[in-house]
Amino acid sequence: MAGKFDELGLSLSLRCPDNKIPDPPTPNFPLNLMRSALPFMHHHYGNDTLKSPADYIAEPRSFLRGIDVNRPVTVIDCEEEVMASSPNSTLSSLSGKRNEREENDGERATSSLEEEDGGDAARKKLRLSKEQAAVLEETFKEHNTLSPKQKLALAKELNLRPRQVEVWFQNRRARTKLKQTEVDCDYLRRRCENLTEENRRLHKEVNELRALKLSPHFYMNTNPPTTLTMCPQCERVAVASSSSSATGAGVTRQPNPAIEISVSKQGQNSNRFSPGFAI
DNA sequence: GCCCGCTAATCC
DNA sequence: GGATTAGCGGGC
Repeated sequence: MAGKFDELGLSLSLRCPDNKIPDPPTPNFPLNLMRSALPFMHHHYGNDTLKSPADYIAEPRSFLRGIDVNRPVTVIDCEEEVMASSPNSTLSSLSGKRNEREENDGERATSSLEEEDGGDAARKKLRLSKEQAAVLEETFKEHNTLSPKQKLALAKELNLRPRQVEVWFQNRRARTKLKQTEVDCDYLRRRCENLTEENRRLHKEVNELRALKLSPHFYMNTNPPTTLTMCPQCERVAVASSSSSATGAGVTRQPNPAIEISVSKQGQNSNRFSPGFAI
């Protein structure tokens, strides 16, 4: 009995004073999640190790580390090309939006339907080849933004319009951001669940402690046993100190809960004192 | 001029 | 139905 009391009291003293809430059941979970997102975060926010644009211009193959883009790259001046076929210059309606799939379509790894019918081929949505996508992805891993010169060099290397490279990077950043948002959302949701559970547990503990406080047992440890003495013959309690007694005189009085415990131990009495018993 | 958010169109 | 490509408009 007293052991249980002490255990509860210990629990109270450990948890409540510093208002500490235990860690969620899976404390490493957020870190793991964030680690998984770190590459994105790094590319998005971190200090990248950008080479100078001149490096890419002088050495465009540096984009293609370890990736075989063994395609018959036609030497096209991408800048001139894109100026001549700028989508913004030709699009004015939704229906005509896809009619500008032009010149270098044959170079892309799109469906073979593209080459079959000239009229509908322009309406087919372009898909970058695996090689192109891989190179773009590799470049994105290095830095998620491109300088104009880098964009031109990459476009030339991949035989794409600079606008396509630009759009690809924009969309890639959007995907990264979306993924990061999902990770953050998932983490916050789990965190909320953990905190809710912890809150529920703490409320339960508080209620248990309140109920315990209402019990006479609560006063056992709070009342020094040396302040009261009891006659072993008459079982009358004498107040040794100058404690204020509502019953007056201090000759005999209602027993203190501390005494009650000892009596109960003898099996002679049971708990029968009101909770509001004054200390 | 570039980027972002939103959106449509298209592919798979 | 999700993923991808790209246009459009607004913000900086």
